[in-house]
Amino acid sequence: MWLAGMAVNSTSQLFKSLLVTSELIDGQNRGRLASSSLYDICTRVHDCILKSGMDQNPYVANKLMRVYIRCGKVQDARHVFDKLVKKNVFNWTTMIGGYAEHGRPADAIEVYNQMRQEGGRPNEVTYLSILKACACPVGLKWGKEIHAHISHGGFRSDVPVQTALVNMYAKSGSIKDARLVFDEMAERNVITWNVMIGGLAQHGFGQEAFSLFLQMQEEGFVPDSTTYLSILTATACSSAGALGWVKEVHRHAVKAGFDSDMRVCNALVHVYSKSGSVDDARLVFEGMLDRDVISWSAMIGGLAQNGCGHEAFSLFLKMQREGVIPNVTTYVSILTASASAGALEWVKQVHNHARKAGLGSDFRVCNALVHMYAKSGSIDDARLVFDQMSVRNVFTWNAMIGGLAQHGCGQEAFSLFLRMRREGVVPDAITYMSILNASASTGALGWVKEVHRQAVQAGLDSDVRVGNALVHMYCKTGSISDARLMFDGMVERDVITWTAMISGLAQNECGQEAFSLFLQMQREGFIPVATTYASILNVCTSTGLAMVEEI
DNA sequence: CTAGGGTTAG
Repeated sequence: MWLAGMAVNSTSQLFKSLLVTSELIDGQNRGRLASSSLYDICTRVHDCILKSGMDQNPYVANKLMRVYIRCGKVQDARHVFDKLVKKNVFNWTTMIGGYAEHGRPADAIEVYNQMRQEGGRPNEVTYLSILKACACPVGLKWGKEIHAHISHGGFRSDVPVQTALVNMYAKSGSIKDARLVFDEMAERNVITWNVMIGGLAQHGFGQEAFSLFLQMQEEGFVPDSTTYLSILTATACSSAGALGWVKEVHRHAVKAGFDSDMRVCNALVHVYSKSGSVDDARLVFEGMLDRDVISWSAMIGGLAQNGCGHEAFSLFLKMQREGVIPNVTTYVSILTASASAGALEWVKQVHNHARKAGLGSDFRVCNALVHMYAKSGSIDDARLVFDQMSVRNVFTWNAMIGGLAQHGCGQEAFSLFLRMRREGVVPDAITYMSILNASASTGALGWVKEVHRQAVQAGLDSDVRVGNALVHMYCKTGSISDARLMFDGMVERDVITWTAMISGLAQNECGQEAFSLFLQMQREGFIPVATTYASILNVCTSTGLAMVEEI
């Protein structure tokens, strides 16, 4: 407000106000002012600029655009940009960068193409900005074109530009192209390695990410905290076999002194939990000197998902005693616990906390509550939350329908399934899987056939989870021929598919057929699980000992 | 004078 009251009429004063404004936003003062009041100041300065005719000065216009973009008002920046008759490379780059920052690749590309049409020459910074805009799945087709421009424009040996290319390909889903560009680079820096490692990790190539991590050190590069964060990216490490190299990365991090870096430790807690070693996660967590809400949420989520719901809850209470306020993620994390006896008690308490924190009607929290209440045995509480929700998506419906199915309320699940469709929500594979399970309680073959027909119509019958449920349900409703038809027609089968078919056959007195399928599954490389053996052993007890010996 | 490649929870 102090600025709003200032008399801004001379050119020098105008510059001063603009620079002060932009420094407020760009500099260390960022965050001290609400963005609404920044925007207010910005529009006032803009008015003055217009009055003085300085709006055609590319330098002034650029400063103004930056400030608008930082306020989140890209449209206002575009307005300044469009009014600018003579644009320099800074104006073009700022506009493209503004769209990039706000995740608008199509608009960025539009400006970039306009620039080229009007004879503007992109420089390395322009390419960095446009590549950042294209670093998303929809950006790939444009990113490829820009790659060609860059190669022709003589930026082949520019490390930042080439790194941005690697990043663009990785983020837009074309990890192979990312690797191609990376391998062709004659010169790299730590950021280049981080981008490549992070890209591989995010695509689930944990092993490759790890070997690059070793290779970068052989070539004399020192990993920084970003390297550790990139390699520890959650998705890459969620697979079972990952634990070994997570421990290896951890050892490196300790040796390099990053075991006191909170962000690195947070990532370690998360990754250890994901790879199933909640003990290692706990060790890291307990060794931390500082913990933020992410540390607590990661540990709580890790415990919850690894069957330690009670401990997750007591940690949830402890974090609050230590003055850390849970956020939506904390609530969602704790509420995606695996089911365990006595969970309902603490779920209700978490629900209460959420209500008191004003998150009781948060969409994500409610989804998790419906899911968790159903899982921990209180279908009524699940329904209560479900009914009071004003917005529901397919996850909400799935949680409720699946919960009802598991509680043997097939009739109710089915009517909810019909209502979901009336309300225009499109069922996915999980919905069909749940509704098929609901048929178990009614034992009606007619339902299974009807749901099967609809799944075919929706093109979801080729989903292995839906197929498994169909095989299972056909067996359960006694139609072994339909089950076999489904089984034989499946394009993809997993160990659950085989086990469902084998146990269906076993239970329907087709011991011989069950046994030959049991042998066939192993010939095709599937390893039987406990349930598979249990089913096949049932057959053996009824048909004689010859088969048992073979097993 | 101005634009700037990578960054942890779900």
